[in-house]
Amino acid sequence: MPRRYDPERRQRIVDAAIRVVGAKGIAGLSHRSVAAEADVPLGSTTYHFATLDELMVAALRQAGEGFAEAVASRGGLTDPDTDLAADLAALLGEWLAGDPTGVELEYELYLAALRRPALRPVAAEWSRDLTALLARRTDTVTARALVAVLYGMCLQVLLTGAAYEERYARDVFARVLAGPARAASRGEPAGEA
Amino acid sequence: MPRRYDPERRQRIVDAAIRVVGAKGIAGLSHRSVAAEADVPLGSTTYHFATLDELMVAALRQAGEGFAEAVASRGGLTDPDTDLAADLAALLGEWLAGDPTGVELEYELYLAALRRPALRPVAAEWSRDLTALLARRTDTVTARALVAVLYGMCLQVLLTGAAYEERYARDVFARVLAGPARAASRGEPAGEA
Amino acid sequence: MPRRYDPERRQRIVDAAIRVVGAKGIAGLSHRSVAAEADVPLGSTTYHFATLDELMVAALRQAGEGFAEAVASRGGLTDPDTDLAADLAALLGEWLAGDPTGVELEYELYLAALRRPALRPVAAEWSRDLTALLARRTDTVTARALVAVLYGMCLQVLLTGAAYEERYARDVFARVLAGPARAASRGEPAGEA
Amino acid sequence: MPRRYDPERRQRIVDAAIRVVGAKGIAGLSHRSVAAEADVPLGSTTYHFATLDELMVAALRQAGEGFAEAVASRGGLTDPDTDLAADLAALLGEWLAGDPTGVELEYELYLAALRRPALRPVAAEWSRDLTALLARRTDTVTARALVAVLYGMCLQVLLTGAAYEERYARDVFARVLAGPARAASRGEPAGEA
DNA sequence: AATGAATGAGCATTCATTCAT
DNA sequence: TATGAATGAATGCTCATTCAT
Repeated sequence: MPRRYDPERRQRIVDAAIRVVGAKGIAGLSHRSVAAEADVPLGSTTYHFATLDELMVAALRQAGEGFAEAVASRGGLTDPDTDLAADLAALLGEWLAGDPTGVELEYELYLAALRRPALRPVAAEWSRDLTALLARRTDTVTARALVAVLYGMCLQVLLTGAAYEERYARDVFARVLAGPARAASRGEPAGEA
Repeated sequence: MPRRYDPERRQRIVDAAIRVVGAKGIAGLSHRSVAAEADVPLGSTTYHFATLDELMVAALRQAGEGFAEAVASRGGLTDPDTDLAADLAALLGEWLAGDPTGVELEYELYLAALRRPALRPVAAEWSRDLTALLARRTDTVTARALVAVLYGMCLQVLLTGAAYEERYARDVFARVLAGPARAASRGEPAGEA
Repeated sequence: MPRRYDPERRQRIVDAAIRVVGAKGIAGLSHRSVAAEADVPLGSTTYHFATLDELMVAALRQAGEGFAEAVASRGGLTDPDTDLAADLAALLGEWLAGDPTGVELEYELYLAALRRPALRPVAAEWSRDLTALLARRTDTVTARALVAVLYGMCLQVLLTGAAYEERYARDVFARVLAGPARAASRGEPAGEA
Repeated sequence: MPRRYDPERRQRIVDAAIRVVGAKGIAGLSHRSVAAEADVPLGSTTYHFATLDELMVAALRQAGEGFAEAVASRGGLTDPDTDLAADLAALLGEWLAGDPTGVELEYELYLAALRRPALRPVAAEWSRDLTALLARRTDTVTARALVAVLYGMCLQVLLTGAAYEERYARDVFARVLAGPARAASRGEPAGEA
């Protein structure tokens, strides 16, 4: 077996890892499965990423950059003259409508941080960046709330299999953006469904 | 080795499974680890739960019942004269302040449904029950939004390690309950946290 | 591949482990090498001995029993009317003259206890038993010294490759048995070589 | 990565190897572990020591020199007017009282020669030098016996965890130095320790 | 001369599952 | 009905060694 000169190998391993998580979930991520997917020898994966944690961190970081680009490319999020609630709802819709394995993949990697300390900093950074971006259109507290809503609705769609309704999402984002109602927190129904 | 008469064995296996997930995460759940934790023979776990999926369904169901009880025991949620936003914020605070492995455990089991079809019905049911409960105080759409916010904020706390701020949470719940502002969705800051 | 019913399997694995250590040294002992030598599936070795330490303890214990039998079968050691020094020298000579891999094997297992805590109790017991046996012919202190000399001379032969000289060994044992010379510890040569 | 000019590198690698053996045992010695401990590139260790055997020989030689110095620095061993038995007992006591990992390390390296032919000449030389030194105070046979006793008692202490008793050791050395008792080899107890 | 990259072999261990009892 | 024994597959990881630079 010839020793291949392959300067991109590290990157290709990360790409393969992401494809593996997309196809089989994090539980299916192993040095072996990645090596097979990337068509490199097993030893090559352990050489570039001594532990699976290292590989997962690289994969999560890369997946995060993908999402960040999607967000950045929606000019509306930073343009003060657009409807932020609508923009967020559209963004989420686009993301959820995209390659479903891609969505599950990124979300699964993100959620994996819950029990894998090595991933926490990357996941936290991801959340922080998005919050900071939204904070340019509103205040920090509201931005944080918007992110929470975004994640929560995403979870609902992915877990219950319910269809994503953009109008509903826009409405919820708008409520959060509207700020606290002065006298309406006793639970009265609050508008159109 | 005497055959033990142990009518509670099935239940004890489920309890052990929950402890194992709490201690080592779902990735650490195996017939063996559960058998050791429950102090029953290995064969006993495979006898009562032929596959790990079956065992995880039982564990998730049981964990969900625990949460449902916590919810139900907060009378406020169904009493039309209380401040629902405050009640929800308090509930979340109480849950997050409890045994941290318990919280992570339940959330991890819940999120596992993302990639394990067998768990989806249980997780969906969990979400549906909570929504239905809240719908008794507001409309269905708002209830669903409240649940999304609840999950999203929970995620933020667990993943970023940020401290839970009950006042902030109550404010966000209140905004969602208040309904859409007539003219405020252009992103203007919306008040204190 | 038929599941074999093999009630002696555990014993055969230990036997194989001893042969492996004899042939390749402790460094060559692995679940795999033992499984191959014993002609059992790999999983069978890990089933009966969950860790290599467990297997090594069993092997050391068995090797020790072999040596103990050799010692016990030399009636002279317990018969008060024989020449103990000569008996010990003969025993050592016999042992060293035997299957050389057997000698190295037992010694190597014994010495492995130096760095493997799990083996220490077994090795200590081995030494204690031999000391106790010899103490029946002399006092405890002398018995302990005899054992030290035995081990030390054994080491010399094995490590330097020097031939074993029974006469020399008997002489040294005799000196230890003779007890402290009243005035002879200034280093004067002490008799025939 | 700059090519470092590091004329002491070879020496530093040997030092690191000794530290590794001290910390993790011979089983933990690898090109990688040594490279990490010495803070040099992996390739550097294989460059200076093509095989692990070469590295172990260098380490054993160096460890032996350390012991030889300790011996030489005890003037008493060569001064014909001192109590040789007491000197040996004190030397052994000092050595055993020193850094325990150092003692285990040197002994482990020494014993490794049992199964590694490459180490045998170095170990044999070590033993020969000590014997030659002691032979200046007594005859060759007695010197060899003293060395055997020294090694044997050392082994007893290290393996059984028994405390070292200098008085006992001195007594045994004295017996060996005293030479064969004329009529005392029938096993009668031979005095207090 | 020196070294980063690479790789195939091997390791201890854990595992879900099967099957004879 | 339970369960101890058994087993083949897989895992993360370490390694000595080689080789292109």
